[in-house]
Amino acid sequence: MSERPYHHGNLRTALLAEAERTVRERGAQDLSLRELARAVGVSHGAPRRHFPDRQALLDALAEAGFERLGGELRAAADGAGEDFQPRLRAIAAAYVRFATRDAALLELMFAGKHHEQSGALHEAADQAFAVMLGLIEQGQQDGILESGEPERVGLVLFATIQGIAALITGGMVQPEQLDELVGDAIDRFLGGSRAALESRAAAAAR
Amino acid sequence: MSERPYHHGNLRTALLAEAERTVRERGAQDLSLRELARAVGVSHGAPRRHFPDRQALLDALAEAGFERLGGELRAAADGAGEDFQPRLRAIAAAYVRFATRDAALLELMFAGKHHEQSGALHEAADQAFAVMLGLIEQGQQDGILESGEPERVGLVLFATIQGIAALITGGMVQPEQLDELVGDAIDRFLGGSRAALESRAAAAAR
DNA sequence: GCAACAATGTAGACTATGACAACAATGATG
DNA sequence: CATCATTGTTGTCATAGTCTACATTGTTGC
Repeated sequence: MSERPYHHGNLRTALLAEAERTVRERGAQDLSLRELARAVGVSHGAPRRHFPDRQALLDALAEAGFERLGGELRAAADGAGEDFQPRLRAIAAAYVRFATRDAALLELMFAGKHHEQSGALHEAADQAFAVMLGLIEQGQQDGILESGEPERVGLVLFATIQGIAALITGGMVQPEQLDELVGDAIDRFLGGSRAALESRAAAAAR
Repeated sequence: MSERPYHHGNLRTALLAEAERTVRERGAQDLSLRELARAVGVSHGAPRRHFPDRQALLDALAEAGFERLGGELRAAADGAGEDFQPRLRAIAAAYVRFATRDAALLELMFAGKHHEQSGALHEAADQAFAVMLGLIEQGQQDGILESGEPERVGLVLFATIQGIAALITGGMVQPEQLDELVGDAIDRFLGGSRAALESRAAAAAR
């Protein structure tokens, strides 16, 4: 009967894995500590040793989510060569892919940043966004994006990507339109930058 | 002691009002039917007569939210004169204002569209978005936006606005940056449209 | 080795919630 | 005014989160 020893061995990891599964399939609201414990085969009080309360588990989930997101964004960037535009499109696609596949998790990640940062969570989030910021800086150095604080320039782009993901998970757009929409958004973003650059150049030449 | 008669009179309305308050202050997760009943002064079973289950209450809240959102968008549009750009900026500002003031409610409204539409909910949502679509059509007639299905042209704009709201409610941007960010986004949107129009015009002249 | 201690898991209790059913009071209708 | 539908009330049940007391196992210093 493959009796489990008294100590599970890596309960924390097992709980997080099972929790992530549940969140993906049924949302964060349906996540029950007791059900989780049953699924992993421990008593209902065991999770408490690793997560003081339900919120602590959710925070840990969010942190793991940021780490995974950061990894996927980095992988997308690395796999797209050196040029700015392909990198931009690859990263945007990777973000939207994550956001649509793990919509509930992303929601959790955003919600977690709302109340106090647990430090580690904030750290993980920054790591993930560092990829975006690096991309913006490259665009500026290449002269494709106007200069200024990368945060400010990048925020609009990020907001757009995030908004597209929200439209999909909200059911207002069919997933088939995803690529087209992201493409449109990026073209428009670059077009807007080009317009900004040209008007700036025109002013300088005057 | 101002004894309430056996029948409340307008329990449904009272419950919705109190629920909206709670959602705004503490989020939808903290919304408890029993607590709601206590706050309104009825027994814990009473709400069931008006909302079969918790989700039904949430759906009704979402529907009311769409109606209010639609009203605020229309009011913003009407108060901004006839020209396209001021109307665009006014509507965007109104949307972001709603989205930040009632973040939890908006989340509910989006989540509700995920599972089956309750008909009335869908109706209310369409009414709200009709304002956006009308705006896009005006922009196209004025030659400021490229032609095409209003939905497709407007979606990127809507996604951006929605994304900015998400950044704010997610705590990744300070509320003070809101106006600046929305302004940036609109300038960029219009710039992108101008670029699209010009390249189209150039192609036509060739 | 082993005794003390920390870490981890178990079992039971308590309170709150959502959902349901049986019953009571009121309002509407013929 | 008798009947029926509407709307509230009360009690019950299963489940959840949290807390406390206790049991088992791992670790560490002697």
